[in-house]
Amino acid sequence: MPQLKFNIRSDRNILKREVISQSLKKTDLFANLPSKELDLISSVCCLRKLKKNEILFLDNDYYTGFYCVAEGIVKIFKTDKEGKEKIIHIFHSGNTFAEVPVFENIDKIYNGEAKFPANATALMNSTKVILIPAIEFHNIIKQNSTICFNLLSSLSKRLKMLQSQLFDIKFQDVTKRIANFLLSEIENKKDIEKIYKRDAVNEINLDISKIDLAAYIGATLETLSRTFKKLQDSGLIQVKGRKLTVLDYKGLKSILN
Amino acid sequence: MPQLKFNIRSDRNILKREVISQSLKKTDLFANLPSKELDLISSVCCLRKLKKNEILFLDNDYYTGFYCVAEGIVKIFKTDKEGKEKIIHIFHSGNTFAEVPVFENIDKIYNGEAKFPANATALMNSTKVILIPAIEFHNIIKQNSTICFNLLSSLSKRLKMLQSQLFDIKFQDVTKRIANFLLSEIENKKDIEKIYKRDAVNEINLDISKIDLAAYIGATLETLSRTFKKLQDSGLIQVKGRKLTVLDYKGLKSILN
DNA sequence: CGTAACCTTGATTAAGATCAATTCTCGTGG
DNA sequence: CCACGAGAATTGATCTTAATCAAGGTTACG
Repeated sequence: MPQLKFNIRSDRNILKREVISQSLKKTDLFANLPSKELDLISSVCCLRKLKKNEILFLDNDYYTGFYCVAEGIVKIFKTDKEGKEKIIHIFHSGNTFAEVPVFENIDKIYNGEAKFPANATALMNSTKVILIPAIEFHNIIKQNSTICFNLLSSLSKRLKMLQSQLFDIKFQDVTKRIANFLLSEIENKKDIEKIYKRDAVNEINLDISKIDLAAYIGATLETLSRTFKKLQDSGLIQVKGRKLTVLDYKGLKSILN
Repeated sequence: MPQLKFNIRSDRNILKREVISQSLKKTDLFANLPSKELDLISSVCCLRKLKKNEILFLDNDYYTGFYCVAEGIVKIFKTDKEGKEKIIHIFHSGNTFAEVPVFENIDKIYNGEAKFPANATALMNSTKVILIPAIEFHNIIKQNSTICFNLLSSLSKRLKMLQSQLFDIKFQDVTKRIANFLLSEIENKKDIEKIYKRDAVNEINLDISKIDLAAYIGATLETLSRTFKKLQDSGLIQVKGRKLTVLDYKGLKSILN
């Protein structure tokens, strides 16, 4: 009964595509995109499931397109000549990453010369990512100014974020960077109103290890640990494993300047 | 003779607009833009001349639009609570800056709520900048996908640059950052083929003070000075005032790893 | 030719990295 | 359900890099 088999596959594809378009809708890039365009894009995407520490792509792999995290966490990193890992970024569900090459050198992509600039692995089991193939995507946005505009706005936000990160790392010490991290996590929570998740607004549940957090903040694990202790001793926060509680929001804010 | 006077003004405007469109053409953003669109944009721009250290805008000034450096150098910086200057970026002729707000929060601009995020002053006498007013610009690009695409590619390049800067400052020491700076200056020169300017390809003529260079690299003046000395002593470069000569390109490159 | 800005060099200090030794935690298999 | 082993985290001691402080020297320009 090949007919039946075909139907099952087809259903599965429809389901998959539904997952894809639902996930894409949650990104900056594709939010408020008419569903017609969203479907069009979803139709060319692939979903991939990753185990913890599974490699998504490696530095110098041929670039095929960019990704969206549908579920879980993805870490972008390089390794230096001693094999030490340098974390560049950590992406959560709803983030897109590796978009830059699409706009930067589309010719190279057409010629199959573009490479990924870093490594990517999953930080959690059953991390799901969506591949948005560069060339197909490019063809779609060529004719669609809404997407272009969204892209511009999304890239601008990323640009702004990077600029402030650069400023922080250049001019703020580790304590300030950590305070900043904590405060913006809390702010984020207020925004997204994760309150339904039953954890208080002043609580942060780290979904990454402290090693990764340290690398993300631009410090070593030891320094992070010591700084947490210092902040805890002065009554500003409480650290219990991966649960961080901000006890004194204003006090924490005041150390930023 | 009001008629004559009017003609003079008009001629001056045409001249001005010519300067503007010539300058815009040299930017990433507006390169390879059909002259029709270029003229359209030029028609809404203003040219402004600045003396050395003259302020272009200040942190928290109302945002009106973004700028293009037509001539000279512009410094973007913040000041901390002790009044110390933190240089964020230095822009040369052909660079555009402060574009982010245009795409990021156009509504705020319409409502007159957007602010500049930092200060900007000229670093040279007779620095010329072109203001591209946000709202007019926005109206023009809404209908023009070529410009959108250029913008995307230009922002992507900026994004990539920032990412690599962030990586450098996080993971490379001052010596490596300086080596990197020297090497990419040389590379730039090779690209733009400034050879007609009669200075050898391995020479870099700093157009900014070493204080500003230090800040740009993310170090202090003293450290910069010492590092230059170290590199000079090991025969890799020669420093004579603001003239830097790379004596051993490969050797310099090898210290990057 | 004198003054201010620019740059260099030296001495000291501080932040954070590195190295090293434990302790804690949690998942897995017996 | 316990034990054990690995990875995660803490804590301490030491070292390195680059900032800070301080004092001269150089250059450029009115």
